[in-house]
Amino acid sequence: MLKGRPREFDVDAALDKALHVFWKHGYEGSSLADLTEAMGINRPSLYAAFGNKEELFRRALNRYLDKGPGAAKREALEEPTARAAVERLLKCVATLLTDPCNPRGCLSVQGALTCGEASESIKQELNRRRSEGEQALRQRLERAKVEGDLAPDADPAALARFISTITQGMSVQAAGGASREDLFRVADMALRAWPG
Amino acid sequence: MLKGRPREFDVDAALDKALHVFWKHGYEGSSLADLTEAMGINRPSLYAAFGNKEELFRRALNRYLDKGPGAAKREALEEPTARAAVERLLKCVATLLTDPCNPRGCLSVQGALTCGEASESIKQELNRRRSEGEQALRQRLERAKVEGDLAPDADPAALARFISTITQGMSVQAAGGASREDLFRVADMALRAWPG
DNA sequence: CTATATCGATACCAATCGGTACATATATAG
DNA sequence: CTATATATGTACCGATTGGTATCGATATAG
Repeated sequence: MLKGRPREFDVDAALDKALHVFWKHGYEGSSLADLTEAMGINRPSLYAAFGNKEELFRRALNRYLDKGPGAAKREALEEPTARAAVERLLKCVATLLTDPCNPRGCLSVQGALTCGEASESIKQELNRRRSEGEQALRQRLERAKVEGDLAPDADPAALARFISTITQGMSVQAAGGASREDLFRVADMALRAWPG
Repeated sequence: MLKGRPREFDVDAALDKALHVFWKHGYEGSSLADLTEAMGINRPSLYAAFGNKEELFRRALNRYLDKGPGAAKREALEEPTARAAVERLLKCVATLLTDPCNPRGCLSVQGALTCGEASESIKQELNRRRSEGEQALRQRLERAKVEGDLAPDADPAALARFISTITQGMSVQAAGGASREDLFRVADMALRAWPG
């Protein structure tokens, strides 16, 4: 057993609360006052448990990617064919982006698309994470090419970039108020561009 | 002639400087210190000429939409056919988003996708402006349907939303470092979804 | 000339920003 | 019990935020 006074709040629950704040208002748009209020803890507890605002954001982002929308997107890629994987990915993203339980849009897109100089490293981390998602999709498409369920003349990198562009655009659309049905139609139109 | 001491700076030139700052760092990410330094004027002059930060942003946004990228996008829609208009629009956007003279990305997408409560009205204004752009495209497609150069079973609203989603996704891609050629390939793939 | 009106520079405002010092409370280890 | 270690709450820090009061300088109107 650990020594000292035990903390009185649940770290993961508090992290989920922080995630929702960052998700809705972005990194710079979320103040320490907003965060501590939503998390139900006071400032020194936050700093003791999470280090600082930047580390808190990174931990919230990891949670978002590991157990939240990120996990659902990875699962989509496990469909047996590339076409099915992409279709499920697009439908999945459309659904997640318009989940009434969550803020509209995607944290890794809206978290810090622009920011002041002080938050540049957060912006770059989000760029990196989005790029990683795109590369995972590219690899799935390359595998599909080897397995023969993607046309031999298809360009996995270009296709992955195209699909990523769609999902990122959907995030902007969702933030602007687009409905789930709107985004489903966008997904359908995107699939018409499928090679072969 | 006007009474009083004449101002020593050019309003439009200062507005362009402010536009670049907002374009690069977004509304909240741009501080008054950043703005006055870039504009080469001091704070009271800025307030005398533009009112406050919010009005300055709106004027910069108007300039962006009237005489900057917004104008180029409107021109694209004047092509004789819907297909040509959309093709030119996508190429135009890809070019604008990666113009080495300008910040990467689109002001109306990146200006305030997320923000604190204080900037909510700016966020809503940007949502409205993006929606206006989408409606202009929809109307162009409806006209095309009447003129017979768009398939009768095509859905102008859905198509306009799809194209807007692409251009907004491109903005995110550009902010993440995508090259002009990358975005051209995205435009090409999007056009494969063209109806008919 | 004087009167008026606006500009620009300094210096300042209250509020908020992210982050902490410190004292107190509460647990375990011995 | 005492000693130790950690958590919590208050109250605070310097820096920065958007926004102004004030004053001297510079123009036109008469």
